[in-house]
Amino acid sequence: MEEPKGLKVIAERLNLSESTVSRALNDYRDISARTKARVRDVADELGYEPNTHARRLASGKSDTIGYVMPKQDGQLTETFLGELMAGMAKTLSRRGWDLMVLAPQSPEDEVAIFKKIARARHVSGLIISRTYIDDPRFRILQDLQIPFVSHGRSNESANSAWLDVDNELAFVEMTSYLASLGHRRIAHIGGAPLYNFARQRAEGWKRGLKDAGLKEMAGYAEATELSFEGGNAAMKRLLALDEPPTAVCCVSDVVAIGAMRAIRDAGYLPGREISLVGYDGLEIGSLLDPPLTTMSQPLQSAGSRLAEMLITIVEGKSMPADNQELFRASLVRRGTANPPCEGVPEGRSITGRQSINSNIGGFES
Amino acid sequence: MEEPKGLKVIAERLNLSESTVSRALNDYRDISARTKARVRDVADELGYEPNTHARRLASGKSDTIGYVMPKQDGQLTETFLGELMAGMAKTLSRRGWDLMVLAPQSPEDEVAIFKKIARARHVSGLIISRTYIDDPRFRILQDLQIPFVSHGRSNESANSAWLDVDNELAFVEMTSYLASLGHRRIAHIGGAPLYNFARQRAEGWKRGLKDAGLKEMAGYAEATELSFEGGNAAMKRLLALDEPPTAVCCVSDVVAIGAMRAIRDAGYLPGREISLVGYDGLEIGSLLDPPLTTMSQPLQSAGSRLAEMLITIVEGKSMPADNQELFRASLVRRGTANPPCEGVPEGRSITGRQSINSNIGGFES
DNA sequence: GGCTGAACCGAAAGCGTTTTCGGTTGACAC
DNA sequence: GTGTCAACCGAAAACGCTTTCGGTTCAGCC
Repeated sequence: MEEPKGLKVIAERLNLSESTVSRALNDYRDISARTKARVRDVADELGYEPNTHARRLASGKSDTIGYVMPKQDGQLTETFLGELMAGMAKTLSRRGWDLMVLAPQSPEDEVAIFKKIARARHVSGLIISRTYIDDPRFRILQDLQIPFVSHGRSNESANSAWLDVDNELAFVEMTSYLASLGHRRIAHIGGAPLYNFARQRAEGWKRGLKDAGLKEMAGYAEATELSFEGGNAAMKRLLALDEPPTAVCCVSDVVAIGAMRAIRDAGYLPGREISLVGYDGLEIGSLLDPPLTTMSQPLQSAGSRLAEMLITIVEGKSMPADNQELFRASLVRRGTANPPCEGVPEGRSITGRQSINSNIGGFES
Repeated sequence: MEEPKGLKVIAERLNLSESTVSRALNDYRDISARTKARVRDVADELGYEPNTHARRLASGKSDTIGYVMPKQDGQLTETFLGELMAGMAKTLSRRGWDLMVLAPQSPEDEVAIFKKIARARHVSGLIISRTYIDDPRFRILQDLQIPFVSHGRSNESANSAWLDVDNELAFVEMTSYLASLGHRRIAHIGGAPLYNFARQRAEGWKRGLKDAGLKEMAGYAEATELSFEGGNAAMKRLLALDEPPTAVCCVSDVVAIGAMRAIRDAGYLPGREISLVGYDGLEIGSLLDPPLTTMSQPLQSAGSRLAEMLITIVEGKSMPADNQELFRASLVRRGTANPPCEGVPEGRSITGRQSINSNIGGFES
């Protein structure tokens, strides 16, 4: 069954030249409609599929874009990846493009990969994520002339293409929402200011306070690492203040979950004595007790849009700077944000009370 | 700066032929060591990188494998993907191979993708996951002569390559562990028997019971969908039995978390009146209260190994049937599995008692 | 001095497309 | 009848590499 494939067979079958067949299949307009139809029929019948490599070599296009995976921080942010990549892959394949995954081991490795791509050109564009405030990758990619879109902005992204969530707005809304519930002492547990999104979210919180006519109280701006322990520790510090907050805006769901624990351990109930709101919209948040109120961002559509933007740029149909889009996060009301209750804690009087819910733990924490 | 790249320049520079340069770079043995060194020097100096498409066209190899994403069930099982794919991408790139992501929209779409690959051959092997007990993809891929490795076994996988976790053993261990803690009434919340892993886990549980000299009590074998609600509902049914279990083996962490909720809602504390163990080793489980005891499986190394297996198969260095590996899951002791307490619930007498921890919920559940 | 065989290297034929550049028709107008 | 212009299609040159097949050289040997 070694059936020779290729344009040749179908050309011979129709007494046409290979070039005509090729142009017919690619819908050139100097081929008559009748010929096109005949060609297509035979092609279908034979189950013809063009050789990708030959096509790409001849055309000089690769029809492939790469997604640079964020360095594994050992976080569970990977929830992210599945949806995002599915979004990309779907819209890409709809246009006959391929998605390639790049998993650099280190920043140096990442640059090496970029350089290789710049020369081999087997990938015609990149999508990067997890952007820093000062992110060297932007300049590197521009210097190497590799088309790219970033998922997230940066100080360096003024002239490049990006898609981001309006982090600041999200946190303005989050803060306003808490204020509208009656909270007046609203704190923030943020992330390392290295990340651009962390800065944006912190600024959103500040603006939200201002909009609500509230002032930022001393010690209310926490910054911590994006982990359960980080949120836990930060919340402990907040609880130890003379005037602890009655509501907290958390930079991520994971941090919020850590904070919930600290609240519990201090003898309060999240959403009762102290409200809090997370960010990310993780499914898991809804399984908590009480379920975590959060802001969720669209991921599938973001992936899809990122892919679309990159394609138009690669094809030269638009300039990078014309592809800058801000998505909007939306509030998911669940159980941890409520009006402040009467017995608002004042100072540290109650701290340390034993929580009924604490881990009865047999083995480890 | 339109520097013409390619073998040609470096050949001219050395007064060699292109073919010699090519063979030198590819380490053919009919090229003298001295020539090879000279060629490599110039190549480095020029920053030469071979054109991927030309190479692949000429050699007939694609050096690319595809990972077929599981259909999005809207679950948070995506935690999976990030690590698994990172593992694959890393070992692949170490060998100069590429990883392509395929995201079929439907089973039909999946088959269409397979067929296209079979003809275009731009992907020389596939990794599939989420295998069913009777999974048609095995036969289809074999018929199409596409090399592949499955992450998970199936009834059809006897002659194909796979890598799986020993689900049965994991559940034997899980059950034995609970028995060793003193539990005698151990139930199982399983998944739809459509999935191969669900069946294996259920059988592991049964074998574990037998090993411990325990019998399977009526109504103790629950099957449900792999979701929070599924686990919740199943646990409710178990609690409504005349003799509810004192311990439960759950098919997944998500299901276990749902079950925890049901336990709480019934007025008990997970890990006290009723122990339970999940499966997957999700990070998030450690953030719960109490933290979820679970079985975790290695993912990065699985991805890496899957890639290695597929490469040897594609290169014809080994037969599919010789590539079958069983990984082992390991118990992660956290807080939800403890010896049965004295006040073991008997019957439904206490059901419905209001939990102190229940959602104080303002808005939605 | 001729023969043998390594050891090296070059010429050239692909690999399966795309794409440019002409060339051949036939219709239509002048 | 000549010229013009579309409308179609074929020839052939890329694209940049791999790989087969010889061909040359030179040491070593009889």
